[in-house]
Amino acid sequence: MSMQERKQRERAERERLIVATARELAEQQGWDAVTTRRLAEFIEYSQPVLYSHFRGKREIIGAVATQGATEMAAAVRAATATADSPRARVTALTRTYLDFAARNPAVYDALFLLDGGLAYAREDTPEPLKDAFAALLECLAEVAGDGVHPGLFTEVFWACLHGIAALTRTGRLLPEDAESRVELLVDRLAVL
Amino acid sequence: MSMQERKQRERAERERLIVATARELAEQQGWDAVTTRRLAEFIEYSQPVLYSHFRGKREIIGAVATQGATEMAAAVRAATATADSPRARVTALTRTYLDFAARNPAVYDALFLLDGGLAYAREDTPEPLKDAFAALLECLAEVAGDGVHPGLFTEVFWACLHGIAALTRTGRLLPEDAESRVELLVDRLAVL
DNA sequence: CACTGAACCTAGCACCGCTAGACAATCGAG
DNA sequence: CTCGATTGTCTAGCGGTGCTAGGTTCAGTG
Repeated sequence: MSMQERKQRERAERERLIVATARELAEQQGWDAVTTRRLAEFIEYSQPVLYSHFRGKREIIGAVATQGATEMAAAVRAATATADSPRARVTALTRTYLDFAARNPAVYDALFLLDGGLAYAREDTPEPLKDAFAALLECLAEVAGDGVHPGLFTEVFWACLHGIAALTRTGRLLPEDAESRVELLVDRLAVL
Repeated sequence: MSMQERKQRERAERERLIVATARELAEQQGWDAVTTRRLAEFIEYSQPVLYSHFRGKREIIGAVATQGATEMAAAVRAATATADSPRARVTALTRTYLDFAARNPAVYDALFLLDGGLAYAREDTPEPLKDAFAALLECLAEVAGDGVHPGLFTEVFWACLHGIAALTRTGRLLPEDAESRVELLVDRLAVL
């Protein structure tokens, strides 16, 4: 049954195309510009085809988000692996996180600002999201300090990173002092 | 010219009504439910009347945001005024901020998540927003630590608070460990 | 060849933010 | 007091949104 296999392959390929197109469009013109009509036009299919792959726009955002989570986890692990002191690792993690948010604003929005219909901090949380949190935890556990639960510390550190990323992204913090903020955050939060 | 004065009064009153209604509706059913049609129906005028007060929906969100900023500044000042040690003041500030975000989610969204068309961190930033930041700064300056610019420290502290508030609000952090996070944040960030 | 089921599209629903243009009420000038 | 101008408000409608019902086309099977 090679025929059916080919069809399945093509279907999977088209699904990747949808997600990639949505991401690219969002990155270039913002999520507001990602409408089902435009998306359909870009992939050269009619609108309802999208709904044979995803329940709705929300799920498309969710797909971009999970893809982004995988990339972010990889980026964080790569950055922390090459650093050779706890302090260097935490600094690398911080810079990498904020850099990822700045370079992929649409993906970051899909992950942490928009509603992609994903469950967070639960058992049924998608694996890539859990893994992204795990990547942070692996690095941050060693600087949590005595008697502080590593998970709690990671949550707080992550929240701080997110706050800086989110406020910077929406123009509420100026990008100029970014480096000073990183230093201050690492100095104070991490127990070295 | 009492006639014109009365008209102006009524007009101002209607504007307050619009903002209050938008806020209430957003608080009860979320900002998505705040449509110009519904808003118009609630205030018992036709849709275009809204546009004689505000340029568009964005400006209405902005009006709710500035109102919220004023309230938040007052809440923070009230909470920090009654505390009698730097540590108690910072803890009170933190709790008050997160409490405000939790109790007024729609207002918090208008302030820090949605686009209300307001300028932030600039000269032409509306006074209430500047004042809210000032309220934070007044309390946080004394715990910034030597050689750390109070403004920078306040920005970072605020970003951390926002991160926690935002992630909690969107279900990405569980509300259970809220108190532990407050303790950890104050312990680490503030120099006491 | 006739039939079935899947794939896909056209057309349309109800809603959105926003605005043009009609209409009534009020005002100031002659 | 009358009459044009101004003001305030409305109805109706534009172009867009996410999403879906229902029809058409076409490949695979008995």
